[in-house]
Amino acid sequence: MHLFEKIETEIVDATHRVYGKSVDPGLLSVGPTRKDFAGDMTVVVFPLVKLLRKSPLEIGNFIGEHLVAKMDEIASFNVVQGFVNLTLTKSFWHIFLTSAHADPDFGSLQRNGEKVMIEFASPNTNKPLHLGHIRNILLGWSCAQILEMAGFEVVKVQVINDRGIAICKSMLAWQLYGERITPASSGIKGDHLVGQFYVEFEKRLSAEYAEWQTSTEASKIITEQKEEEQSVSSFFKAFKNQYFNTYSDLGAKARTMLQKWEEGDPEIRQLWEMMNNWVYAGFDRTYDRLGVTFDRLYYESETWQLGKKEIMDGLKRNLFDKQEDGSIWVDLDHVNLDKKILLRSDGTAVYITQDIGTAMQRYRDYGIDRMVYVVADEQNHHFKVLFEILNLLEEPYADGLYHLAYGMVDLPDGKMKSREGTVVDADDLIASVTEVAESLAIEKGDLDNLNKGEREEVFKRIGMGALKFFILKINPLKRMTFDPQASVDMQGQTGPYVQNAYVRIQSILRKAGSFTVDPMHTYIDFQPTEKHLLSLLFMFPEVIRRAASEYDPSLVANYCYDLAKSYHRFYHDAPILNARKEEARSFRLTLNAAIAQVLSRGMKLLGIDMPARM
RNA sequence: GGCUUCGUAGCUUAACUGGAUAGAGCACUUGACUACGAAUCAAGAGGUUGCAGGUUCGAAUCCUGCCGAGGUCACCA
Repeated sequence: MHLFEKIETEIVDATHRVYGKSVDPGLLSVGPTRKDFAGDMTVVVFPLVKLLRKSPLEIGNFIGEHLVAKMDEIASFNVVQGFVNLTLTKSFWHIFLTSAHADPDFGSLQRNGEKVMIEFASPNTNKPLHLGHIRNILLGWSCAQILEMAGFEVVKVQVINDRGIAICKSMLAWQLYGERITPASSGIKGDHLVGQFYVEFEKRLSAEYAEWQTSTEASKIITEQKEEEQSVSSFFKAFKNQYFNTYSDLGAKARTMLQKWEEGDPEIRQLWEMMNNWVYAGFDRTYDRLGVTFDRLYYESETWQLGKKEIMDGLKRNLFDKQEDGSIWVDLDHVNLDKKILLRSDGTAVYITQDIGTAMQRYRDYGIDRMVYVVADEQNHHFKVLFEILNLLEEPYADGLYHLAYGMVDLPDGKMKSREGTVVDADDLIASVTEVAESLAIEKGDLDNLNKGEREEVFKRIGMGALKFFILKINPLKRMTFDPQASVDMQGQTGPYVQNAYVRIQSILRKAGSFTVDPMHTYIDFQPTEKHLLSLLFMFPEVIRRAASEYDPSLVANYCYDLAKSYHRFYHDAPILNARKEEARSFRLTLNAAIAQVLSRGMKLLGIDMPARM
């Protein structure tokens, strides 16, 4: 931040000139002053104590005196226990507020010429989106907006896992039990319909497995393979995968289908395309409700061959090893990672094969400097390996790879498990938050002047505001507990609380009509709440910078909350429209407008739209 | 078991990356709508930052060891 840097260089200069010591600017810490102390900016002097061999008080006075003399922006200072609190001049704040108010891009950082691609969502096409995807999508979307505002050129993409055994399970179940049902004939949203067949498959498979467990073949395997201390039921639980691959009739059919798919069997391909298109139509509706779009979609079915080819090239360059059975491996021992398989012995692709291909394809398409993957932290290991492989292949963007790992979402009563039916469906969740918003808005809202369509837009903004804020206010790294009750809360630290501050301002600005900014320059009697608001506004660009460098929307969410909270208090304490003096009214209205703008832009970064009334 | 992430008020969480008296929200108790919107504000109560050491002017944050909870170590995705 400009002012902070200026303060730092002044201190470095002064200590060099007076004491002949050179100070590493990184050592200095400059930041906003804590609420309960007098001042606007604070410098911590402790880091200089050892270097200069003076008492904290002496150094504090030295810095304070020097800065007051050298910098027009600084009016006075005080020293408390090794902290120099600087008070900025009124005119500094007037100039700042005037420019922030006039600049519609306030908070945006300079274009930096870097191009960053961000991947999020990455669903499988065999079932509808759920709460986990929602966190992923909101994080990805928000980071994209933040990076854009921080000066990057951003490309939003997703990779769709549209092939593989999972979608074959749904396809097979539809073929066997579906009776040619379609989204059109049933009125069921496409992704949900396909999901139903995935569940149907798992159900039938479980039944088949249960029956097989009573067969003579099964009892033979039990006697051969079961450990003595192991119970029969836990043995069968662990054996299920192997059963699917070796003994299951349904499993055999699904695998045959996958094989046919890879061979390009026209009938299977047609079925695959039809069902995937149902899913895409369903996903699109969900994305639309969430308010997200993508610049480009990548499909696994289109990049896995490229991955295979690149691996074969790497093999020629002796970067990888081929085993006797034909499988190809990479050895990452030198960076403390294991050996990792890249191609199966039969030459078919594994998951990482496709990721390698996708990465290369993307670079060919966009020539990106950075690539961010928004993927749950259960895949930390996978991405370490992937990045190391791309590094080994000397890809030009290898240094710019970043895995934005977010913690998985738990429910109050534990993990989400699709098998136990405890997943929270994305569409259901969206519908329910909107409903709650609607009933609350009807009860306490002020919507008489709006028509039906406008009202519905308001309900949607409030409901989604609550949901998005609830999810994004938490640090992405952290595992989060999603309490459905709390997520539709609209009081306290919530999206609607922030929206409400904005709505109050809009109401005031409507009533104020046009006003002039000029008289505010003679207003010098800042109230503490006003000063605090100015200081918060001043920090906005810094929040953007930090949020971008840490890929952390929660910083923006918490900032918006702090600003809204501070505003609500100010609103309560000070008359705005009816301020006694003209200069106070002018100042406060300008402050209001600037706050509304920052709140709106900040929330927009979270994908949250502001209602004008609520 | 190896590697790894995380333990902050009853619950959900913040702490400017080592800085001032650990800050909010929910829930609980109490007050404030004839001033611009009460989805608001104010006040109260709630903490040995998992435990024990260490590093230093200063530790929720860094190092070590325990305790507890996740994740991961597939020719799955």
